[in-house]
Amino acid sequence: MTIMAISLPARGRPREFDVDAALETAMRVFWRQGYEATTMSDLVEAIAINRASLYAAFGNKEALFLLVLDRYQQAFSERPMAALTEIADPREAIETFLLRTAEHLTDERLPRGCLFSNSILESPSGSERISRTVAKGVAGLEDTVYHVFQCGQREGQLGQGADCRALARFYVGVAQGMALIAKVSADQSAIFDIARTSMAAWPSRTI
Amino acid sequence: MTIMAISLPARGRPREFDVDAALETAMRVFWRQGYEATTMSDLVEAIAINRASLYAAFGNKEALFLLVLDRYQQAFSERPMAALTEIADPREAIETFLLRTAEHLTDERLPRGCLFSNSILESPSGSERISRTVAKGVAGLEDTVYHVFQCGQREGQLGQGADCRALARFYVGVAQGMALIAKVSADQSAIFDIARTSMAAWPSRTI
DNA sequence: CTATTTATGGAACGATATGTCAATAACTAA
DNA sequence: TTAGTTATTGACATATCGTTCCATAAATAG
Repeated sequence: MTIMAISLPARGRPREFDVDAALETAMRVFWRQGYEATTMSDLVEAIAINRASLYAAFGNKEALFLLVLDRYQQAFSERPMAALTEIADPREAIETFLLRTAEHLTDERLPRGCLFSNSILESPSGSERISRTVAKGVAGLEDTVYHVFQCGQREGQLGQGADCRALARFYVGVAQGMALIAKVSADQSAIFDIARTSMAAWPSRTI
Repeated sequence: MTIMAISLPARGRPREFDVDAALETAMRVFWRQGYEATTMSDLVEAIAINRASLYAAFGNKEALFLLVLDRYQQAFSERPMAALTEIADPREAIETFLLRTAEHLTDERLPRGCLFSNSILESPSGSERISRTVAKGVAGLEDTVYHVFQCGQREGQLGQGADCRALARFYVGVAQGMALIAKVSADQSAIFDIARTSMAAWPSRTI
């Protein structure tokens, strides 16, 4: 679909709205209100297009949300995740990941919280595909974090006694906790406090 | 209301269902499905009473949910919170709080996650009163945890350099992260891993 | 030009949501 | 018994949900 967007066949009547801008708008509405609480009427109004045009362009609500999840992941989760894959030192990798996550969560230009974390709690009531996509995102994050610890341990930056799985679960849990607090509290310093304080749990190299 | 429940005026036709049992059932349904996703028809079916009886007994959906929140707080948040107020040693208090929270979150007899944490993410779409009640619950928890650190610092179990506010925010964030992970993952050991690992962030007494 | 294809606009669909009504039943007080 | 009060019952009102239909508009292909 993204590949097709480059070519311009332009057969039939051309669209009068920008699909990319519409997706961006839809993402913000879903992000702020949640999947269930967002109605197609909300989206129609926010994007300022006709109802049928929205369906013609994106299929239905579920398909649109899956596109939005994909867009969110590409636009916002890439930068924090890059810290985990590109920074060699594990401690610096995790710390940078947490700080970038905190920056994202406290960005006042964006809706509160993390779209994926927000979606976790309404998973059972939403569609099965959405549940799986969200769960896969969280599981993927844990795997990436685990990999950081495992590599660090293999290369000697972490002690052999360190529990890589527990550490990965912990830092993913911290990130989720930050996302939840960001949703309930407007205080930016609270999010950074959590990120910074969690680094004190870094395992010593005594073992 | 709870006081009135003891007296038995019994004027007019007596109720044919147990109000307390109905509230318990409603709590479980809300807990499992969330506020928005739970319909009054779901509750009517689960409690097995007539629709109008439900409205006559509890008012409307919002009022019922507020009662459910109150019930949840009394029934489940008391035990973890008691660790914070009753255990003198701050480290043992926090650790016990986290472990009791982990036990609660992984209790297979109960719905997944924490009702309050679950409600945080759908707050904006729910009623204003529900949002305030949930936010007040989280803020109250942070205050209680903060008090533990402040007392510990005053009495010398914590160094003067410890940032009590940041520590309180961190451990509340950890608890919220645990609640979110408990919702997405069925693995009980993940929750306890987070609780245990977070205790490694306990401040040293060097300062 | 005509035929074809795609987008738009507005109305409408069926399903389901919360909340209510009027009739009836079951109790107490006098 | 009679009056007053409250609970139950099933149907119903009203609104809104996601989704679709159809006539029309605007483009290309031949």
